[in-house]
Amino acid sequence: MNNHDTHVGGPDLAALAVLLADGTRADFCLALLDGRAWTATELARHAGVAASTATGHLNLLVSGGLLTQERQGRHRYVRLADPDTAELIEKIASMAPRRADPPRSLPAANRSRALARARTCYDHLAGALGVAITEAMTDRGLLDWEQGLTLTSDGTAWLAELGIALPPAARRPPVRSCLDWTERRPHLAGAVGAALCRHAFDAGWITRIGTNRAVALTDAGERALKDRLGLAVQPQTPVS
Amino acid sequence: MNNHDTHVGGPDLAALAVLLADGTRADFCLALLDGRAWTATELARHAGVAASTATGHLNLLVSGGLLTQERQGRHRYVRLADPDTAELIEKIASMAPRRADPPRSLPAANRSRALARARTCYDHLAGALGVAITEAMTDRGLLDWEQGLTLTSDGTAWLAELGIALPPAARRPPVRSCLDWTERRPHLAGAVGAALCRHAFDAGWITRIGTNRAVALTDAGERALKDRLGLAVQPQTPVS
DNA sequence: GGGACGCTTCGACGGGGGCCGAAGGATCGC
DNA sequence: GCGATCCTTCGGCCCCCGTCGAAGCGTCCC
Repeated sequence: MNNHDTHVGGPDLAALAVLLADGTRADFCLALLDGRAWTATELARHAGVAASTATGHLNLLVSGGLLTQERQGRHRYVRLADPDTAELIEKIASMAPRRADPPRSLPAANRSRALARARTCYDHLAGALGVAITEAMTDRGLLDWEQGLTLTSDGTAWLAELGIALPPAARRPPVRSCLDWTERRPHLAGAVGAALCRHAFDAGWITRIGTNRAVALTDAGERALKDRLGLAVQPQTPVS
Repeated sequence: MNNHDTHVGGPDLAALAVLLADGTRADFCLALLDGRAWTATELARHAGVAASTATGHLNLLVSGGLLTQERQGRHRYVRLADPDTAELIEKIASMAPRRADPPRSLPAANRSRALARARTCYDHLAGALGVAITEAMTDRGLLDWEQGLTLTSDGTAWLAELGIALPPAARRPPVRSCLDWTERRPHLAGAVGAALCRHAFDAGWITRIGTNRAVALTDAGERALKDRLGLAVQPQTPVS
């Protein structure tokens, strides 16, 4: 065993890291980054392990505080515990090495391309679309990167036009930058990023593709982005 | 083994987390958060493991990109690879559960109290002193927490008075908040936090206690904080 | 009620990884 | 040169942990 000669009450780094140090549990967390609740079976199939194995992992993650669960009948729904946890996973993911995975199957490759185009990252938009929106907002002076990332007064007004009120100052920063792992450029996260993403769903700008994190830009979304941000992007037909 | 059904080239979360998922390696990283280079033997003694064990861990951490090393004669110096890595470790540490360690020895407890008063956290100031400075800067309008943490124009001027120039906008944010694990309140990090800490050492406001992360406020430092920030704190005699 | 489904518990298996001490190479100081 | 110091390699030990399938329990639906 280990002889931990650390300060009294110091943070137990390893206890938290162990939870993410297993490939299957990491897969779970990455999947849950879409911000939705998954059932145990869905996660098991996603990661390619037996249901009993998934149960064990979920017990660890829940008791470790990374996940919260909700029982509904015979289903066990789990989701990331809070935005802080999502940020933690995003941060680690952004610094982790890339997986050298052989392309598996055609549908997997397709889904992967869809993911690269547009997806949710916990509760905000990512992928090429997320990055494009973030850069368009920057070009229009809605975001300021001079000194960390901040929302300008123009940005606040722009959000208000959309009917998005700036959430009251909470522990969570209103705007935050999140490094995109396909684009390698930052996209908008934080409370505003989440609100914007929610609005995009509500207003029908984007729709989910299948049950995963990938989303498709609708015609309405394409028009809205052109009108609101002068952003020209191709809508995607939400097949596959 | 594991059947990872993830997207091609996705982040290998587990590969990074594994590095921090061992108590000894976590101890190393926490110790290296003081921003200085440690020798392999120092770290081994700090964590209470054999030198050969430390060698193995350091090999993993270095090849994993978390640490960089430098050989000088028979010494192997290691330090955290970059500020990004330090932020990663800070982030995990801030969310990790506290260690329920029985207080070991009197000197350890003393050092622990000294650590709680004032210490370095990677390259900036932490502990009660770090938090007090951060809050005094906020009170004086040098920092703004309204919308994330930002440096005000008054803050820029105040730094200039000290001879600290705002570093050019780089990937690293100028100001960042870092949750203090003893105070449970945020202190100033980021490039400005680092510059301020460096200035505090250079100007003789603070000195190291022993070889660890703890620092002591000098008489000169006490006067400077009173003059510059109207902050009343007790200097500490750097014994122990 | 009966069957399908989702989840959990249990036992068994296998492998990986952390630990140490001994021995040896490299470097420094005298 | 000679001992002391720092580090590394190697072998051996042992425990932990991830995996599965079988069996069982609860829930849902027909």
